[in-house]
Parts: sequence; structure tokens; C-alpha cells
Amino acid sequence: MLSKKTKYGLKALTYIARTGDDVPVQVSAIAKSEQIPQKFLEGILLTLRKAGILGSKKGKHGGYYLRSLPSDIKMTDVMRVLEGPIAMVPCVSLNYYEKCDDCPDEHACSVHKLMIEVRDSTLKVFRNKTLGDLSQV
Amino acid sequence: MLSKKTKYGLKALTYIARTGDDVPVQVSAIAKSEQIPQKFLEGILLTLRKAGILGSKKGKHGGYYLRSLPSDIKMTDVMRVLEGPIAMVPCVSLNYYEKCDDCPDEHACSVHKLMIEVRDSTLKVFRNKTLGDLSQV
DNA sequence: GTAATCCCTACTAAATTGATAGGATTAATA
DNA sequence: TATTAATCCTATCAATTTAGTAGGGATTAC
Repeated sequence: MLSKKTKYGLKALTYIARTGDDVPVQVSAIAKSEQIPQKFLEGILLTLRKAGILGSKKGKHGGYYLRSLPSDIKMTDVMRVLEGPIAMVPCVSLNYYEKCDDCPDEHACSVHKLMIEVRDSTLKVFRNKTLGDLSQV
Repeated sequence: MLSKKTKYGLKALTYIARTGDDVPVQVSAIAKSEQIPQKFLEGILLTLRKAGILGSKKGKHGGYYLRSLPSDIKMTDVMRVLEGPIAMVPCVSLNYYEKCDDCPDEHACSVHKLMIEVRDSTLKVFRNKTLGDLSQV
């Protein structure tokens, strides 16, 4: 299941991309338009900023803006920041690999084999999908 | 993240498929070989039986067996039983569709669009992957 | 009749999720 | 310079889910 965090994060990014101007977008505006609890959203945008996807401006007339063109923001990056590893098990994760305690031999493990295929197919989607694609109406 | 339930379930099914005989396989044997807490595994095999994937025989020399040939047991079915809906959000689920409270228009929703693609690509993997494929060494 | 096996229900501890609360910091502007 | 509007940060919390345990009931082979 997709977490609310990810869902809200994607919606917020889309909102910012659609607004499109060079003026920063306020959390309050996004929260209101997308029906997201504002305080919760604050935290989400903060992680996106710390991950380098968003930039921010403090104080009056402050807000958030994209650090790159929407068409340059890949879903792989966004999803990893919001939802964590794309792989469903650590033993097939490219970026967060971890050996299973149980499994003596990964190559003989049926779960491993299956999850590699799922990972690759999901990755293929996220790799050629950008925020630009998402924000197209 | 894949739940332990699913992971254990897949390993157990693979074990049964590999044993391959017509004699039922005991929970204790699977638990020992695959390093799964036996009582936990009992419950998992029970759900697989109730879903019609496994059959069981009670009493001495009882155990679990596959209701179909490994090559006829599709991962779509197994995964739905163990892990639940394949879609990451209910609004793109084929079997468990549910409208989002927030979203006024699904077609305009960026999350919806993205998750349909993820669902389709995952489905493609599960649809042409059977237990037979998994149990190949 | 006894031992081995599946079957069923209830319980529990730990982790995660989805928030909320309260204020600190920063910047524009009247 | 004081005010206001924003982001930033930490702590806390309730509800849910997950992973597992406990205890025994029902069934069957021998």
C-alpha cells in the first residue's frame, strides 16, 4: 500500500509543477487545494527539500519551488525519498541491499527470483516517468 | 515491503512444489527446512487452503498438498491471497476498487495515473509467473 | 487408544503510520 | 523597528498492522 505520505507528496509536487511560475508556492495553498492536513504536509515538503528535490524560501512570501524542470525530476528519485526502497525485499534492493538472515543461498530462493522481476518492472515505470508527465492534464 | 507472511507463504509453496510427491507435506517439515516459526506458518497455510490453493489432510501422516499443478498456480492468485490487492492504491485496484475521499476527479489525479502503470507492470509479471517457475532450481 | 497432525481462537509486544502541538527562526514590508 | 507570514524543528500520540505465541480441539493412521 502506498503511504499517505507518498500520496500527499506526489500530489503536492504535481501542484507545484502545475503552478509553474517562478514564485514559491505556500504549504497552506497546497494543503487547501489538495485537502491535505497542513502540518503533515509541512513535514513531507521538508523531506523533499532535504532530498534536494524542492527548494524553499523562508519568511513572508516564502514557499517551495522545484529545483529542476518537472521533466528532469524522475519518479525513481521521488519515490525513493517518499516511500523508501523500490524493491519489496532488501535482498533485491539496488540501493539498500541487505542479506536475508534465513536464506542460505539467494540464487536458490524463489522469493528472490520473483522479487527481482517485480523490482525491474517497477523500476522501468519509474525511470521513464517524470513529474512533467504526471502534471500533464 | 513484502510481509513475512507473504515471504513465508511463497517459500512454503515452493517447498511443497519441489517435494513434488503425492504424499502430503507436514507443516513441521516446512518450518524446519525454511526456518519459519511453525505456529505462524500454520496460519499461513490455513489461509492458502481456504483460498483453494492448497489442500490438506488431517491426522497422522496428514499435511498439505497443491490443489493444482505448479505450472497452473499463478502468482496473481497467490499474491492476492497472501499480500492482498496488487494495486498500491484502492482507486486503481481491479478487484478491490474504492474511490478516494479526496480526489474529485480520478482522471486528473497524478497519483492515479502513475499507479495504474505500476499496477499494470506488476500484474504482467505475476500473470505469467507460476509456482512452477519459482520452484525451478 | 494413542500419537501425530491439522484446525481454530484469542492474545500480545513491537513497529509503523498519520497525524497534532507548540514554538523557533527567518524575511518582507508598513 | 515592529508586525506578520512563512518555513523549520522536535516531541508526542492514537490507531493500526505485523509478527508471533499460547492453548487446546478435531481428526486420522496405526
